[in-house]
Amino acid sequence: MEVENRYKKGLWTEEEDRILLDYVRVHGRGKWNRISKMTGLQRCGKSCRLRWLNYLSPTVKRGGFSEEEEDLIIRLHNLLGNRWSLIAGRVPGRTDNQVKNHWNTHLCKKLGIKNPNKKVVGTSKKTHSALLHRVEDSQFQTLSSTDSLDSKLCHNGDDHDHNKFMEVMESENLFTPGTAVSNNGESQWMMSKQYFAELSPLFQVDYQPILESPGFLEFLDGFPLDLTWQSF
DNA sequence: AAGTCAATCAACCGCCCAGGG
DNA sequence: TCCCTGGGCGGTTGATTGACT
Repeated sequence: MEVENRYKKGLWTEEEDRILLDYVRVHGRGKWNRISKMTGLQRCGKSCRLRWLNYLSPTVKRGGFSEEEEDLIIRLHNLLGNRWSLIAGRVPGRTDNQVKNHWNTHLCKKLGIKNPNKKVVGTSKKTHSALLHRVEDSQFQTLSSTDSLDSKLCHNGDDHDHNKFMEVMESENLFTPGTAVSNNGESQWMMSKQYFAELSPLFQVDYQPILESPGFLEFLDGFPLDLTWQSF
């Protein structure tokens, strides 16, 4: 209780900003919980971190969103759902908080989404794995159309994983026709892999490199705006 | 000018995870 | 193995601001 009352809440003052900036200049980022002890700033570590990341950091871009930024956010949101930090990672200078706020206040209205606060599939822990694989699919979409399905499956060059993957896919009958969701020739594959990902934790991937990989934005350009995660 | 309401967005909350002791 | 701490995330809140009456 005493700890809770020790820290100030609410908007930051210029003086508080100056203290935090000075601290980061001298000690660098991190160890946010030490700031109140070392500087006397009556703010908890979390508050300091957030203030730095969302406002004081020189990499943060202020001002309104451009049309290009909005377009990118919409496409990324279609693909990733409410994964704000990931989306923000692809929008230079913007924080997850900025992107989230802009989505909820402007873009939802623009797109005619009535309940912006409704949780979307892909946000929950349960579907996290599935989301990973949907992003991972993007890598395959950038391959030429002549590539065989087999070579796409063997994406990481690991035959063992590939064999396990094929085993599960076949045993779960995940190649069943009739699950296509768009005219895109690759959509059958996307669906299948999504189902697979729901069922198996076999293929844990770090998707940040995928988001940063060459060709990802090009893939995004070809991703239908109306094809959302929820529609699967 | 004063009051009301809605929009905006900075900040907080609660939860989770990873790493270290 | 357990606990603690730091850091990160998405959802939510609430103070501020501006439009409207």
